[in-house]
Amino acid sequence: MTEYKDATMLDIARELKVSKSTVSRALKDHPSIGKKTRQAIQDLAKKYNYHPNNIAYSLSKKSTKTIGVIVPMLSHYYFSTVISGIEELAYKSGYKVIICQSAESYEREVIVSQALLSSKVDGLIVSISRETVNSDHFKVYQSKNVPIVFFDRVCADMEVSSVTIDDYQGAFTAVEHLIREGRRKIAHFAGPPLLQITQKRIEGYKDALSAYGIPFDENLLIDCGSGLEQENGSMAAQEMLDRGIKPDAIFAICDPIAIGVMVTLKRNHVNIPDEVAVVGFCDEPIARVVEPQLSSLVQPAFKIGETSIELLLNQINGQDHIPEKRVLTAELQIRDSSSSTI
Amino acid sequence: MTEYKDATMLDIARELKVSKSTVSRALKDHPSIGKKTRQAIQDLAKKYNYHPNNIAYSLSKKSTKTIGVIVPMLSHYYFSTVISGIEELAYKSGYKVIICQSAESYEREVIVSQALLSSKVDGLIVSISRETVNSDHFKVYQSKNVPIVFFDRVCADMEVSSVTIDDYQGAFTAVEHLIREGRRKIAHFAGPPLLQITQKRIEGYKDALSAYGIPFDENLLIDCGSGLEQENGSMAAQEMLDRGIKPDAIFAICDPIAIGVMVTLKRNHVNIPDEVAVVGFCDEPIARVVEPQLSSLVQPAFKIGETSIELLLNQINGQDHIPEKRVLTAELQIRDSSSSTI
DNA sequence: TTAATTTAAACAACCGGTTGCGTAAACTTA
DNA sequence: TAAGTTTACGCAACCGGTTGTTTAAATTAA
Repeated sequence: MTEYKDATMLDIARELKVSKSTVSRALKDHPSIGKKTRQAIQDLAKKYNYHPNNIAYSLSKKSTKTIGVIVPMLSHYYFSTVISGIEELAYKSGYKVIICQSAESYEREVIVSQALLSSKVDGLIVSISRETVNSDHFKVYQSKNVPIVFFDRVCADMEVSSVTIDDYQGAFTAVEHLIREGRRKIAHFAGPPLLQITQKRIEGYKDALSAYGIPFDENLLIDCGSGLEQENGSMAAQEMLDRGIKPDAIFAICDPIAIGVMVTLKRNHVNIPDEVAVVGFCDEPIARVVEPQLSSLVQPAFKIGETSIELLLNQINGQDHIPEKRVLTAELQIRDSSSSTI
Repeated sequence: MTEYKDATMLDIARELKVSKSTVSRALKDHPSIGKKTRQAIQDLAKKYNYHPNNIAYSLSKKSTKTIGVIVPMLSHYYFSTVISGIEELAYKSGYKVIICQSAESYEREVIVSQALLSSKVDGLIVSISRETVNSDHFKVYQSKNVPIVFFDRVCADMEVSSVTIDDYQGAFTAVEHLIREGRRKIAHFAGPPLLQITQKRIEGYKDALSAYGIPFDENLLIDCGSGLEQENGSMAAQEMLDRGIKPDAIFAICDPIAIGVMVTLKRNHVNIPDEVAVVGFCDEPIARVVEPQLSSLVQPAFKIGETSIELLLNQINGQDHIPEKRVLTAELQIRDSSSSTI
């Protein structure tokens, strides 16, 4: 309990009057080491509570057995679930995971991606911040041959592997569902314009409308500003009502926005779903807690994490040389907020 | 874009026909390097897009400038907020943060704590899993003089720094509030028995009752099993109702449990707060989303994170030699679930 | 019994930085 | 101009592992 210094291979070697390399090999059961020598070394290692120094290992092997993950926000259920998926498979494969937040800031994203690069991660999994337009900080990884996998939010101008869900299809499904429920005046609360998901979901929204012969109305495409939080939804909804716009259904880019919308609607005594049906995206836990319970598109977050690390490991192990793009589908979970009782 | 190998100091040294040590010093503006030499070296470093190898740095300096964090679950708003607090101050001080989940598993906790030790973190911040009773895996840190700070959930048998909130006081406050609202038959939905917070909150609950002359009723102390999730609360509440027990107020160990309770009550047509008032603990975002909005004790999560890293850095920098225990207070946020309209 | 082969372990370079110490050249000072 | 200081940089060891190559001893074959 009071050994202030870690035992090293050299310590063991000296005590047993063998060489450092012999210790190294003995500890990994290398066949060229004699049985008694090996045993003696392993015994002493136990006794000294020897633990290999990962730093030294990494330096000599030029591999840290570590993969970096950058997400915008840890405090979103979606992202933390993706991370759980990543960790699961990473640990099984002997990899550690370093998790960083960009806090939705481009500047911070650049800093952490450089830090991870300096820390010599063997690979990187990223969902970019909503501010990010420039991808130079990720291109450095490519130039150094460190594989990257993007999930959910990708850099459009890079040729890399990615795991996304089919935003277009998800949005289309949601809107189609609303139409089939008899809604005609369907508004879409959209996200930050820079994000691909914003655009894809808008497309799905528009196409679903036109597929059912409903003309697109500019006024029903609501911009929620740069945030994806509840307040953004609340404010945008209030603004909409103030402008005298009253749809009979709302498809929101994400659950927090949807909930903000619901709060505002209820505050204005608009009945959900009778007067206005609401559908969100992501199926966060709160979706089952609000009243009425929120219909939402289930993103297979854990699966997205697993798939991301799978693609990454394939690249690290040199199996994939060309980027692979996996697209998973989001399934609609219908709850009370959109199943009309009319 | 196609340099497959990182430029090293040696590369720069060779090209400029100087020594490696000169490059090392020049890059950090060491005064003993001439102005022109320094400039030439720095210019070439830019040109080659040189980035120092952190691994090598760590090996020679015997410090990774990295601190490890182990939390039970990333997907809890509370924990991810604590982490944000930790990161904030850590980055400012030039430290990186490695985040790991124990997934509430003792076994996993041991594994990750050993991995972090092998990775030579300069310090560790932990909130233990609810299964953890043995703390040998943390004692190894002490034997190697790697400082540890516990937050929220601590190992009772270790002499280390910790940051906790005053669970006793929080529970007392909550129950006192309920009593002042005119409630007398107050139930407590308790957490996993092994956790200190479970015990402290039970104490606060009991003492508040007796402070107001209300006898403690064994039947009103409800065990929610080993989980802290919504379902645990739901099931325990249903069981309670089935046993014919009907309190007029419920203080739950945490918000998810409280919400589970609310769901069950509503399903059984019990009005909240008229028939039963409910108070939770943690003030997670969902507290403002359920209906009625849930009263809860606000844990200053971000502040807890900041305080934890502050204590840790003090120890790393050798300012603190004796463990320091900081106790923050939780403030009661009163909402509709407990403000009686009777 | 000696040469050929196998076995067990040592040697030493390497990974990419940091740093104490030594030293030649340039500059002061006497 | 010789001696004393600075200035600017090189040398080499070190951090703690990994690994290709040698070498000495033990074993086998001839």
